[in-house]
Amino acid sequence: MKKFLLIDDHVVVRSGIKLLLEAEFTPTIIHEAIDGTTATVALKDNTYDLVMLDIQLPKTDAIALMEYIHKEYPDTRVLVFSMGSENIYAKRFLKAGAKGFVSKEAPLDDIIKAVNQILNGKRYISENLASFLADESLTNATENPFNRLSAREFEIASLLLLGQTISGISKSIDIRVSTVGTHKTRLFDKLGVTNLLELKALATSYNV
Amino acid sequence: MKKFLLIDDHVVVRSGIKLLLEAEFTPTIIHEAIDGTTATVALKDNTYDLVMLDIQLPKTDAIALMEYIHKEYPDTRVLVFSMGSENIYAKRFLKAGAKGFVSKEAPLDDIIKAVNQILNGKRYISENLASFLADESLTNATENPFNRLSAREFEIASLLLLGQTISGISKSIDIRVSTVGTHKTRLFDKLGVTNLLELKALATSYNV
DNA sequence: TTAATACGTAATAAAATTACTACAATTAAT
DNA sequence: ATTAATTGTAGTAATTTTATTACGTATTAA
Repeated sequence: MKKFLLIDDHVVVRSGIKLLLEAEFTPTIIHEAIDGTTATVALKDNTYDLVMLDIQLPKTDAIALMEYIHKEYPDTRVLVFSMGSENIYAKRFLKAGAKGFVSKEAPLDDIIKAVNQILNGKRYISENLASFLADESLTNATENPFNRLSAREFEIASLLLLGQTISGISKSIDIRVSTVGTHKTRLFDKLGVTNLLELKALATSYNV
Repeated sequence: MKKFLLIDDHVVVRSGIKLLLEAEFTPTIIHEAIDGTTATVALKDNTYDLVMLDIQLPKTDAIALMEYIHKEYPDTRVLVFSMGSENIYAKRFLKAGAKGFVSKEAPLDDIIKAVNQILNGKRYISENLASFLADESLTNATENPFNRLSAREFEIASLLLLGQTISGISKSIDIRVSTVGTHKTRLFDKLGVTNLLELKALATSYNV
């Protein structure tokens, strides 16, 4: 019999996942936790086949929790799920030991597939995310992705985060607009972001 | 027998709500819709005791949908539910005819309570929200600047905050790019922001 | 020590955004 | 009731941004 732990603060989401798992794995045991504290208590007293972890939890650093689970219970597999398509976080969760990453927006079949694949000892990464991660080798990725930026790229990134425009940056550091554009494209690529708000979110999450 | 319509694009959320309603109202009929289009089709062919509407839907202006439901089916009660504690949205939905507003983060009992109260012809507003709305109406000094935006402007602002581009918005809500540009200029003016990051910061500070 | 990347730079062309201007339909105010 | 302001819409021109391609230098890996 499979045993699951759902870590999510939304009761309706938990119910939904629960229903889904029950339909697929009856009989089954499903425990629920709403934050890091309740999750650690549950983990202490039980051994789970799969932990499903939401990336946004109240009063909890979900990545730290992921790292904790991976360190303390190396055999416990974790499937991370997110509300948005925030693939900027995915990498860090996978590095922290998650076995898969799936969006709650994904079709039902994908979620089932993810769960099954992970229970069978495999990994699960959505196609979207896979293509994003394709070129970067997960293992030797630098801790903070901003460290991968060159000096010039980092400078441009900082100015963008200050609200400066491309043309403004071009003037203020006296390089061509097209050059600023090139740096911007490259740094967006390296960081895996597609717009300014994502850059901002990523920077914030790394305290850059 | 009660008949419900769930409008939400997340399969797990729908399942969760469904489970919840079934437990409370067996026997019951529960229909599901994932966006405005599917919702309007369902509404045309059925009469529901309660519609549960998510505020964030793909390819759909949820407030406009709320207005549409209220106008076309005045007897159909709508309970709006949101992922976050997006107070600013609540007011607009209530104005558009919603009978209640509840967060998905709310305890199970609150959701049940909201559904029951609305089915009995009452309104439901969470305590949190009630107190928020209360002091907002009392003090016009601390007025939330987002309230100054028109419906269209607010919609554009929300989409921009979701990372959408001007041209993307133009396509998704089918108005000219120049029109989106005009709305953007005006809403930036009203809010006193000069770029997207400032808009984001302002929105964050007001929990929009 | 070559070969392969990465970096900083930029021109050019294509695409997207912004700044005006405008106008009819509402809505609010006096 | 009349005037004034707001709102939703858009065309056009100017400006800005992005995509593509390129190239010499620097750095790194084989």
